[in-house]
Amino acid sequence: MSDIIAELQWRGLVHQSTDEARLRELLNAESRTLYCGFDPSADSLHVGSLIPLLMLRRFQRAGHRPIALVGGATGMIGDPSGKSEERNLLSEEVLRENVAGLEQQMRLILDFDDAAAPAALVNNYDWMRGWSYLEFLRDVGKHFPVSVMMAKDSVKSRLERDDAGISFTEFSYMLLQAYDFAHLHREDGCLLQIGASDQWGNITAGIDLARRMSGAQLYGLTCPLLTKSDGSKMGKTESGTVWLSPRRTSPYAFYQYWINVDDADTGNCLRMLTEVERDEIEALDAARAADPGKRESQKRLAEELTRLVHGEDGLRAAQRATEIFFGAEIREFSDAQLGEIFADVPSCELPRERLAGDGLNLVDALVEAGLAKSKGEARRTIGQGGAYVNNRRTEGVETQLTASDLASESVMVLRSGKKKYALLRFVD
RNA sequence: GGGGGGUUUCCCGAGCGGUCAAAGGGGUCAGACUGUAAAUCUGAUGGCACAGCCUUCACAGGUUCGAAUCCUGUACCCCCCA
Repeated sequence: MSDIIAELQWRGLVHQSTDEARLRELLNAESRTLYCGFDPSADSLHVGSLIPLLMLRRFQRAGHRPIALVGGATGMIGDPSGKSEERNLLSEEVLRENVAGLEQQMRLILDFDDAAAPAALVNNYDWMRGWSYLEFLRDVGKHFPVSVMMAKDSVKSRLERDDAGISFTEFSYMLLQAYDFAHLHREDGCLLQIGASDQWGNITAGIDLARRMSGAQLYGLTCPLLTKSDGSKMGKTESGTVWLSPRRTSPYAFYQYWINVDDADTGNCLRMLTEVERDEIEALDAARAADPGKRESQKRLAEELTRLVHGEDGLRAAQRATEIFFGAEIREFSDAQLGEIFADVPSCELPRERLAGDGLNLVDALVEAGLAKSKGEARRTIGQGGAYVNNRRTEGVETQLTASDLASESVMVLRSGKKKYALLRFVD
């Protein structure tokens, strides 16, 4: 067994741990089972869930058996940790769809067919739905001193706020998650729960419960929340969360997100989010210090993560789109290719007749495409050299666009400024 | 209840009865530079059929050849006194 704890430590992935020395011994002695819970409040995971999910993968690679738990039951209640407000409850149906979405993504990261230590996916709804309220109170609730529950940060911070408070439902959340751990220990011999640092309270609650119910000694390990050097959360852009699902965040946008990571954050990201070896990461650190402009680290980071989440094809598509977005003239593409590359770009449809005769005036085209709010603005943009047709700078307010300006069968690519694109589709 | 001050273009804010589409700053947008960065520099920034025309300065009226600027009323905001 390789020393997984040492590996996690140098990567900066250990935030808190219960009895680390003992845990290390146990993990190094033989293959163990561990789990991490994921919240099904959306049908896709986002960048923030990537660290814990990759942690499971790291454990699996070190020979341990990971269980990914989706909180079908706990998702119905809402985890108060890290939330400042009471959560809106999700319907069972939405929850079911979300769980299915998460499952798909977990299959990308974890190996469910490994011969020695296959990953498993469980849904706590499966064992939670059978409980009656009375039974649960008697068998589980009995082990929770309210004074301890009140002392948890997640609860305390909510009670201290004048404008929030906490419902009994969310207050009870901890019992459910604690029970998960006890349950997985009994059924699967699960020994360790991992999670982000905001899960510490829930994890220790589980450890306490298992000890009280069966005298078992379980372990917990948390990783830091991924934040940028300025303290803000990783994985957010102006346009919103960076998701793993290609339907929500295209491979191109995903790739670009990592390409644009700040120099100061790149080292951490490489350590915490990739499986690049220590030597290479340190070489990249040195290269970055010497010539930050080359951005080798960012490229490596984007490549690793895009390949992991979107596969080899997704990576290639993202890289090709990148070339186009920042590079050469667009000529002789097919509608399908352009559609793929410009998946995130707004488009609008115009009748094909607009290209006939004198054609379509560039000023009007920019307005139609939404790249200018008024014709005046369009003229200004053109006059200042900020208008591009198929990535070729086009000057002259009088320019008329005709069928010969199409980049593919029916699409014309307009651009204003450095990277604001819009497509015009000419339909019959 | 009494007295005073305010309401300007995306935001802050200057505006003499004509030369005001309205200073200045911020933001935004383009350009140069650059690392698809930061900083910096340059230009632009109500609309249009663009040497012209149209619509803006809380709202409605009025005075005037002419009003963002003066008067009256209305609404909202702020301050002081009770």
